Amino acid sequence: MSAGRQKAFDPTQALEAAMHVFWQKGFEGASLSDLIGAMDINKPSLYATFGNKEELFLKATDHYLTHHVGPLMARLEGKGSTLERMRDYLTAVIDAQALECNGCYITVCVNETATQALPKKAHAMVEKVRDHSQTHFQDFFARESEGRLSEDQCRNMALTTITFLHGTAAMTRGGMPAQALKPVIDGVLDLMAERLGEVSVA
Amino acid sequence: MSAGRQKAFDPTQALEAAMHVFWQKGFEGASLSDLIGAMDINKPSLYATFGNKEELFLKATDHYLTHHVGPLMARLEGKGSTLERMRDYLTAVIDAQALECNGCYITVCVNETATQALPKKAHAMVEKVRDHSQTHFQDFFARESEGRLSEDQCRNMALTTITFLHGTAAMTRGGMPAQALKPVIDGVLDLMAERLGEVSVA
DNA sequence: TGTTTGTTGTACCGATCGGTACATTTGTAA
DNA sequence: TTACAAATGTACCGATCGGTACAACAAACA
Repeated sequence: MSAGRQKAFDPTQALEAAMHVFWQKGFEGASLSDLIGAMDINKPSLYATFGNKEELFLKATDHYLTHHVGPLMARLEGKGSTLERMRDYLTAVIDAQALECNGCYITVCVNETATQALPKKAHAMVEKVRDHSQTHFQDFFARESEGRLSEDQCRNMALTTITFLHGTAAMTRGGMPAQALKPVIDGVLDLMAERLGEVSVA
Repeated sequence: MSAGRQKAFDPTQALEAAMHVFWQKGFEGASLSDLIGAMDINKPSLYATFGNKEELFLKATDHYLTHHVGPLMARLEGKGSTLERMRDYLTAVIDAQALECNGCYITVCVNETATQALPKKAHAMVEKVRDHSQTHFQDFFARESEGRLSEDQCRNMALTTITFLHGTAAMTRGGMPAQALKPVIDGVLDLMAERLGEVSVA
């Protein structure tokens, strides 16, 4: 146990709270006042524990990847056919997007890169995460198709998946309930079924 | 001719410039400093001509609908099959989204509604525009299918179209070139072909 | 029990935010 | 030519932005 006064808050809980603020408002839109309010700590504690606003954002984004994206991605590796797992995954993602009408954390960040207002390290991290998800899905489709799909086809299916999820993120952020997007999920799954040569599970 | 000194700028050109700033940065992200810089006027001129920031946004959004959305939507009413016109429309929209990596103006605004930072009239206008586009596409598919599609099917095809375009908006805002999204367009058109019972024009 | 180490609250910093007062300049109409 | 109306540039307003100095405080070590 280190000497000195104890923290009066749990850093992981505070990080989770900060993540939700960035999720709703983006990096620029999230003021320190918003952040310390949601984290229920004061400014000096924030700076002592997390550095500055940018470093807090980097840590919050990492927290998001580990504790929110990770469990969702795991659904792609479960049991059932490729399409069944895709349906399970897409449904769960869109439920999460619609939960508080905040869409997708990464979509919010990607959209913000275009403003040129993100600090350097934050900008770089967002681009890295974005590129990683493209690679992840591309590898997924290559693995699932067991060589039946070309690299180009896998790239395009990954592109389609990501484009679709950015789209649902905007829809849910506009207040659309997850239930209303079910038919749209059916559509993209039909498309994947055709590409994968499987029978639709609709 | 009214008495007094002449304006040293063209209000329509200034509005076009303001629109581009909002397009890139959103309402909150666009500072008055950004706006007067791009419009090449000073603050008192801005306030005298357009009211305040919110009213400038309303006018810029209206300008966007009239001068940018309008001509694109007109492509849906041209010659050729439904699918040919859809391909022409989607391609043109995504080219516009990718032109300066700013995505779709409306997508930026819809995403911003979730921050709860938009002033009341701005928020209301964005929701109205969003709802209008849903109705517009739904009517389009009803008209094109000549009764072969149910109201539900038309609603779902409109939802799919809008979701897809919100998605491409995020992709282009992340820097993706329009060319790279062509295969994704092909996918959604395949889907529409199936729904419409037409042969794909791919 | 001191002493040390780290946390907390308060009060502040310069910069920027949206918005405006006011004096000056420029043009039209009488 | 004079009087008036409108647009411009400058300089400012209070509020908030991200960030910090500093003193009061609390817990672990000696």
